[in-house]
Amino acid sequence: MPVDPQLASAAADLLVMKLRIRDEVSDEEAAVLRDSISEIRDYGPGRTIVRSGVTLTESNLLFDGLVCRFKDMLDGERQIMELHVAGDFVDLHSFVLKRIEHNIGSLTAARFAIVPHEALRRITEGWPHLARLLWFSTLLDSAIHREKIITVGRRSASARIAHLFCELYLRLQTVGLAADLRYHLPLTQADLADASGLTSVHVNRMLKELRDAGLVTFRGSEVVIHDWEGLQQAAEFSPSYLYLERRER
Amino acid sequence: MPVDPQLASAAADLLVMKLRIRDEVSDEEAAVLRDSISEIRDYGPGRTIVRSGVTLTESNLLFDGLVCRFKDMLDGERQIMELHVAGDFVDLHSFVLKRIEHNIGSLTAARFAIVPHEALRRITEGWPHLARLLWFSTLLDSAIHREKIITVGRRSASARIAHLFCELYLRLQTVGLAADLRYHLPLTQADLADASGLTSVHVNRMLKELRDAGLVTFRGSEVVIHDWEGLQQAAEFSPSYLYLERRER
DNA sequence: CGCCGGTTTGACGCTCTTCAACGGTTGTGG
DNA sequence: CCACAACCGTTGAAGAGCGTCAAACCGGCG
Repeated sequence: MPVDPQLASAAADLLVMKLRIRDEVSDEEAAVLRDSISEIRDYGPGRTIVRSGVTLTESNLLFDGLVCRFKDMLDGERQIMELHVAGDFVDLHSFVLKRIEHNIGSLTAARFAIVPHEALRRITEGWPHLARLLWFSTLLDSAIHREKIITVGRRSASARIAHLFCELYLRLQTVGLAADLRYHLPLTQADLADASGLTSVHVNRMLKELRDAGLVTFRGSEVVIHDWEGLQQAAEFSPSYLYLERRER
Repeated sequence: MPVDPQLASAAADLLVMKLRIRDEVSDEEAAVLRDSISEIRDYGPGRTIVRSGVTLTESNLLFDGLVCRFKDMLDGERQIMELHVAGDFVDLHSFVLKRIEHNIGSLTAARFAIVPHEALRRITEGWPHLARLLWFSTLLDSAIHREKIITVGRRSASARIAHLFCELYLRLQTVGLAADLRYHLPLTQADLADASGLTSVHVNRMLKELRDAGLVTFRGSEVVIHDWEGLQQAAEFSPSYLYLERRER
């Protein structure tokens, strides 16, 4: 296939970067991942990448842009289940599930590396350790889902937003997109509302509250954390569910 | 190891029963699963089976009783992320994650088949298709998590409870524990509240509402669905996220 | 300049929570 | 065999948190 080798490497490297925080990845395994990429695909902002219910034969590895999983309710309300950043294999689980039951959409312009399921199948057959790392990647999403259940089930409005800012800071840090307690986050307050199970009006008020409390500011697509300890406390945030530690897997 | 072969078979059969709804499982693969069981373990009600943060070297396959994943907040509130029924491999993901970031507790007396991670590792190395089925099993939990995010994020109180009743009916049906629109569910209203992100007082009121609407009754640990279509509509429930279809995986 | 998407603010209302009391059932010990 | 505690379910009244509706504001861009 005619894939730009530079781009394929860049995409694979991001995933490997994310995985190497959690376990060793040999250069050979990294090469297998890179060689599994069949195509690079670009999308504009606000596009639907994967549609609910459709049978899939390839998976999308995000390597630039901001993407989300979401579902729309009958009354028009939207719930974003998870935000995805560079290095996330956004629909890897479709390899085993064959279809996904929600939509995946771009919030900004986004670029993906495409990995055919056939290539993933070969990994499960010849590269058991690499296969376990891919499994890990889907289970990390699962752990993030569980934390989101806690968030929408039991956290207050301000804590929901604070929690999201904490989580994204660490996740962006692992792929080199956040540092010094600040990062770029091109979301509207309506997007934040969809991601936290609130309304945009209430998100606006809570952002003011967090700002006035000297914890964090979110303005012009820029998150600046002023009090990391305080923000984590306000969110009842603990990073353990992100599994930021190296172990044999 | 001295495992009662009858019990080991019964436990493995339940998991295989659940998997065979989604894909073919050869008798050989079923035997591999059965032989992976090293022990049978019993717990009384209200016991903690797996504690948050502890490194694990084996996983628990539930084959009798009702179990849940939960986390307690600082103010004492509890959120149940998922209820587990017979045939569920409740902490299979710890095989790859090495520890889990929430607790697993028994709601009733419960019986587990223990599978050492070492045996699971051998499956990933020698039985790729079976490994993918185990992967599937963890991703099914993940899909159930996503639906729970929708539930607590965007559904009304009565819809949350209605949704739980719908989901459990189908999940119990797949392992032969529900039929004719009724099933046994030994939960208190406080448990239901923890599972739906509400208070027990409000759960009580919503149960009355669902009962008065002629949709479902829950009394004496017994769920009786009077209007399956109506209940699904009230819950905005669609079974697609349970992947109740056979495909090559 | 005037539109347009996003943000901000106020007034009001509804859903769910909180607090509290009461009733039914089960189990236990005197 | 009854008294009593413990637990669960039920109901009422009051209140908080977040949603709804609506208007104004702001900056960017055609």
